[in-house]
Amino acid sequence: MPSKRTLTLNARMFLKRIGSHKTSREYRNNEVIFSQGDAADAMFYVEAGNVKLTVLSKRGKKAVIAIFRQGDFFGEGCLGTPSLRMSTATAVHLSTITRVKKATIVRIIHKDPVFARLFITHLLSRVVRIEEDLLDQLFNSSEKRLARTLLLLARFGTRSKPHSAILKVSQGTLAEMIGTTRPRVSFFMNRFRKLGLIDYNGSLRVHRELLTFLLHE
Amino acid sequence: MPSKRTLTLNARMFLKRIGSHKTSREYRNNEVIFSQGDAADAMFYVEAGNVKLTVLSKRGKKAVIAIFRQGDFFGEGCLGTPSLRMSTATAVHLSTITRVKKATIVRIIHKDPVFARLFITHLLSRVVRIEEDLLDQLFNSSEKRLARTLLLLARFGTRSKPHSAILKVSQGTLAEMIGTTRPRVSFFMNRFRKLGLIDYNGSLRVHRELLTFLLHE
DNA sequence: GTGCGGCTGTTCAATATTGAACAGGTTCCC
DNA sequence: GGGAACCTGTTCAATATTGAACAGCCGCAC
Repeated sequence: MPSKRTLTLNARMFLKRIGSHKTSREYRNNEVIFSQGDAADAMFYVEAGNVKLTVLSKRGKKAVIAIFRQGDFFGEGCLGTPSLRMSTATAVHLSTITRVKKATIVRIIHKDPVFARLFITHLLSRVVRIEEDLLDQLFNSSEKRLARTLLLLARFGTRSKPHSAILKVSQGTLAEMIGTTRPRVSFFMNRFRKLGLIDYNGSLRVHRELLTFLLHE
Repeated sequence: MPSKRTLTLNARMFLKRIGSHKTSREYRNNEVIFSQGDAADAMFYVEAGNVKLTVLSKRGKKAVIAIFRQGDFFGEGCLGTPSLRMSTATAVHLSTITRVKKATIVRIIHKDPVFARLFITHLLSRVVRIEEDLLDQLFNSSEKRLARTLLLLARFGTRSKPHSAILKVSQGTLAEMIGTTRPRVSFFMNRFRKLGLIDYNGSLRVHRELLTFLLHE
């Protein structure tokens, strides 16, 4: 059942207008939804599960540039000009993904100004989010970035209950999200644990104290 | 006179549809167009000159997150939900800036599906650009980032002639664009000069060799 | 001219970050 | 059960980056 976040309110309107012009499919953990370099001819919606967007650099380094969760849209790049996927989308855990053809979206945008407005609002929120990620890189040390990433994964700063089970992400993946190395993530995770900012016995739990750590100091 | 870049083709269509619902004004060098925290109720277009978008961090660090040039739009954030400026826009050199009220844009989006589509394409290109900047931070060292920034300022990778005079930016500003310190920029600029990748006697000139440096090695 | 402010070149010690390596766990598949 | 593949904790030297500081240079206002 979708949470009550703003995005998801939009998502309902989106889906209502898309109607039956969509297909749905399950993806296993780690199954690829689309790959960097593919032709982009569809958008996607996360019905259940999670999706990560990764980019492979020329020198073989990998970066996670976004994580999408239940109620999120992704793959909007298909509406742009060259329409080649700039990143790879992979299911995290078992996930149900809805697919909407590019032509369908374009048609609705043309016929339905309310949908167009909604879509623009959605894109603006993506711009804001990516800008925040960029600023995080420009301003903060990797320790701070790790703290922020953990808080976002635990859904601090949203209206939904933050103490819920966090998405299980390996330290290696965290390193790729933050832009640092795995040993460094391991080091900071243990520091956070010793300071009582997170709990970490098998499954991860993020405490409110991590937020105050991020803001002050 | 606008260059022949794709963006500018869009810009002409934009302006045609906006028609007379706009105002125009000159800004002196370093004059502020809008400030971080202001209420956002308008979009802007660079008729002549340049604009830089800066963000001030809580700890007083400054970052340049975008530079807009003749033919570019900026300030689209006004169409989003909270409508507070997340950054400060400042004129670089004497600049002529067109202003379009938010209400005007919203009205045209609702009435003109072609405009809506154009606007979405524009936002998508912004997303792509910011994602590229983020990936640059995640993958590359500050030396590589400086090289990329210089090449972009010199308009390599566009159809317009790249050897034209580069936008004059101080090393301090470059440092804020790249996310490093000024001494570091100074150090790399001299290295590039010694390697014959740039020329640098008063005004800056970027050579094609810098591009090969960025790609290989 | 004088002085101020901005820009550049440079140094340097303190700190942060990398990347490779090794060991010990777990899970999962055959 | 064996083993492969993954995950975590940890170490360490090499390297990159910071931030403060000082000096010289220019343009410009008074």
